[in-house]
Amino acid sequence: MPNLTLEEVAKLAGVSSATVSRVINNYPHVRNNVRQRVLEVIEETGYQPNIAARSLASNRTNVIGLVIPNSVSNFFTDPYFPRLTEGISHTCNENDYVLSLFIFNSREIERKLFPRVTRPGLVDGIIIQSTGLNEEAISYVSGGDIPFVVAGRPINAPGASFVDVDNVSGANKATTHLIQLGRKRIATITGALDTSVGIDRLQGYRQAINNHGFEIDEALIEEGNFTELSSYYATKRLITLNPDAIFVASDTMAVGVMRALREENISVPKDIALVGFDDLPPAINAVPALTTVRQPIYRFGNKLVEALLDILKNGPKPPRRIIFETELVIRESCGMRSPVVS
Amino acid sequence: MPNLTLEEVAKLAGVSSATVSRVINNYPHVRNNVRQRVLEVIEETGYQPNIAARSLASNRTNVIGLVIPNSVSNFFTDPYFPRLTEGISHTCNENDYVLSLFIFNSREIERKLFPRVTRPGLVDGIIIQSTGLNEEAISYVSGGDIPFVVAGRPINAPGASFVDVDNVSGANKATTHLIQLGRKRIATITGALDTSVGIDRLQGYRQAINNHGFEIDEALIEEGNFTELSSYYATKRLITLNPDAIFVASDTMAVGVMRALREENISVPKDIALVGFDDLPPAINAVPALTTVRQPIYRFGNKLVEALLDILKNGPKPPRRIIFETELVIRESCGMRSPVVS
DNA sequence: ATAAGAATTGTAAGCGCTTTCAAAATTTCC
DNA sequence: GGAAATTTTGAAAGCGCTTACAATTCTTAT
Repeated sequence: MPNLTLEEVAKLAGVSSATVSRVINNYPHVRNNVRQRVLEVIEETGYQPNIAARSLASNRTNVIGLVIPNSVSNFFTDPYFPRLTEGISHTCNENDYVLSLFIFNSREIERKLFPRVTRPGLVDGIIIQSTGLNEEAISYVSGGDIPFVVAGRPINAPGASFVDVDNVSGANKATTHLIQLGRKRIATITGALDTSVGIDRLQGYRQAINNHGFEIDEALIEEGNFTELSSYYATKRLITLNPDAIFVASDTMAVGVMRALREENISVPKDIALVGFDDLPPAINAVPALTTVRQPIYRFGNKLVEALLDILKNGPKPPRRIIFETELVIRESCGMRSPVVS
Repeated sequence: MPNLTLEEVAKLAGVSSATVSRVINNYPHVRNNVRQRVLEVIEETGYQPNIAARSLASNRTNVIGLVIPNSVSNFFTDPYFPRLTEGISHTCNENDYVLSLFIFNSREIERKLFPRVTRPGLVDGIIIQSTGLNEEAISYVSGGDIPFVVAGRPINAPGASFVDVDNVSGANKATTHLIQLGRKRIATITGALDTSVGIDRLQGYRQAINNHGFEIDEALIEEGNFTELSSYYATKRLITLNPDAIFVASDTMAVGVMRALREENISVPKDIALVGFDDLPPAINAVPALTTVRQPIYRFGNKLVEALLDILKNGPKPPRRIIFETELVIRESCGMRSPVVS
């Protein structure tokens, strides 16, 4: 069966193509028996509307673009992103939108290809991952007239809509927990400090220590970059300072910490208590199981899409700012519960 | 600056819209100074062609769809897929194609949404992940007239083009290596046995053992499903049988094996030698580092796109069958080299 | 110079839909 | 029963591009 056109379906149903269009798009003002007749023809013929033609005529594509700037180097290595993508994709599906993926692996490719993302007739709106400091990628869209939402609070994009989690409070919870367990020399391994996530989680750490009347020992703050390797080396450096606890800014990095500690025969949580951030499989499957700060990644993805669709419908003003709360998940690595295994 | 149209650009450049179209699409037969003039106007005005209009007129969308059927349950948990996606996305970028992602999280959603993927004017071709046995998802496209390539050898789709790695030979290499190291009771934890990957890797294991004149002990074959948890439990069952080596059908599962063994205080590789499959970060970062079979996942992604573009250009016949070789990467977990750390 | 041939450009007909506007059919109300 | 109000339908004009095909301009060879 060849691809029919609206016209042909209309002819078969004995109506005009306008009516068929109305039926397909669920418009009111079509008599019931007419609607039925048209639906039957569509059913019989397996007619599928041409998406390009629809986009051209209606000036909507029903496509959402997910843009990952080149500076997001851990998109393919951190399990955070698959989970996020899952949430995004699912919500797109539910709302009959198609998700297009624009991943820029290098600055040159980004420079060259970004303008194409905003070509008319390609996507209705964009979800763009926040990157940090200058947010170069966001600058490509923030001037234009294509609606967008940022995943994570952008550092340098005042009027932008975004979805984020309360990283400060999350990190605060984690650190406070370690303090309450009586740990005295609490170190932290930060995320990349040119990102809002990295900055906020460090701030939460500082806040917790200050709030409890302790001094911050800057030597106990090691900068990581969200990769497993960065925290591995950071840990090797840290252990010379005899910390008795570490708050790590992501679960992925916590795995690196554990590896380093295991190599040095330092016991978790006996010698060093550990708290991570994210609550992803690496945390749950670690030995000992990782105490961590849970953020609702999947719902984060949902919300990104919902916020964007809201903007598509009701305009970009005022900017949407959605912030999720976090939750401390206590497992074994903080020493509150004893490990179930030797 | 509002979005111009071809017509307006043409007027500004003092030519017809056909000429502008030719310039944009790099057609020959445009005088050099005319081409220059048009390019200048485009540069000045920031004109971007409307993609929907182009698709409608040219009957090509320059979009490739990546379809993940609902039965691929580990898309969001196995680091294999991000790597694959990276290869696919990159090659799309290079060829000026846009990548759209269709992830079906449930059978109902798949049933409902799959027909939409094949709507005319949406994508030019499809990459679809092989799932196993009945390959229900593939059946949706194999009848139609939309070109597609399968990622992984499909079990029940005779004429289909696909890209795969030689899993049989890879598993054979892994197992043979264990045999050559003198291991006698070599167990295996398989992938899901309703997938070609799972089946092939098991077959490679059998082949290796047979080729060396040993008997296969069916009790030493445990079925997993590519998840970390499945291999964790499989290992718990296996250790009662005192194996001295395990070939695990994926690195992700190897992590589960290691966790189980650590809990039981069984030493790798002293007590049990371990070889995985994939060569992904979990393998490299494990303690001890995992010996594994490397497959070129990123290039696998490249090739999927290239094969599809080839089909788009030259037609689907004959079916493309591309099979990558694998490579054994020897690290510490097989006991050939001593671990670098205690 | 001039005709034939080649290269370049323009004209205009779609591509398959949505959507406005007006016409036709139906319902409502007195 | 008929005018008015309302609902339903159709005609037709685009949406912004590509692409035959025809028309024009430029080369080249005589």
